[in-house]
Amino acid sequence: MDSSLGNLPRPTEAELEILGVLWRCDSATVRDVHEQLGGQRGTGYTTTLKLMQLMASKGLVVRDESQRSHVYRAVQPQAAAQRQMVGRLIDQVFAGSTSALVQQALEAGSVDVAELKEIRRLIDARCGRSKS
Amino acid sequence: MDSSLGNLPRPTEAELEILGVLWRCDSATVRDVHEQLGGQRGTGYTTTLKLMQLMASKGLVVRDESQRSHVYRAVQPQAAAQRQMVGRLIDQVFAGSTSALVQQALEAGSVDVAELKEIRRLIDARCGRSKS
DNA sequence: CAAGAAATACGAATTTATTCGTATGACACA
DNA sequence: TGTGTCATACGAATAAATTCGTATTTCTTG
Repeated sequence: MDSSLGNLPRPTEAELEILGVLWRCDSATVRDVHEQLGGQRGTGYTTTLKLMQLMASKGLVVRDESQRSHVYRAVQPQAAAQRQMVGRLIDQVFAGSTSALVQQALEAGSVDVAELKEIRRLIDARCGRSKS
Repeated sequence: MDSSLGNLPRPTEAELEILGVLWRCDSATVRDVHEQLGGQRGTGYTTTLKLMQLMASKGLVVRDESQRSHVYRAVQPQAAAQRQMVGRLIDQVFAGSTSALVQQALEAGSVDVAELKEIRRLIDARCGRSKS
């Protein structure tokens, strides 16, 4: 049990799917998570269980064991985890350039106009909007 | 040898460091790569060699074997690989929301004003700048 | 040509991630 | 209370990523 309060390890791909459910639901049992992952994941119940047990031992989640079905919760808030992961990508893949990231993000998928406006709003909120 | 032209596998972390060098240098020998990685990676020469050989068998790189020191080159251009990876992050971690990605990217590290302006320029180039 | 330097090939150990089967304990209720 | 259901615990198999050592080949140059 690595319960040092320090830095959490980077979630793996499978762990990320589980965290996705926990973030949406705030807290959930293994059964809840497994069912919400549904067919998305072609794996058995005990696989989800084992994964969540490992996540607990890594410190990615905590669980309340007072009930027969343990209730799990993500330790790191979604935004913090997202921030960490996108920061990692910026460093490792974009050599520290946030604008390069944004550029490729815009080209990666189809971004609709509402999204673009929202992004612009975020920029303006940082920039102080008057200057060209 | 998986030389099907189809989709390339996602580069691992160690592979990404090597690709970083290959993208900067266009092409390079194992020795070149190993030295440019320098102390950043505390590993031996044959580790870098093996990694690059595996990358070749996966199709991530090609090599010219006409010289004694083989010359390697990334198959996928940097921008394409970046696009793929940021797209993946948007799907897996940001539930498809590009603006959520940008928001966390802005908060992840310190982004200087020049970067912000560059990002705004990218948005405007997509948006058609007049509308609020 | 012989010896050393340098490059590739490749087997193998280690670690991590993922998966599942089985054992065992809890609970409900007919 | 006996039985079926559902939960956790946990050992173990498999696959992938990373690392290195050693063997073999190739080049250089004295």
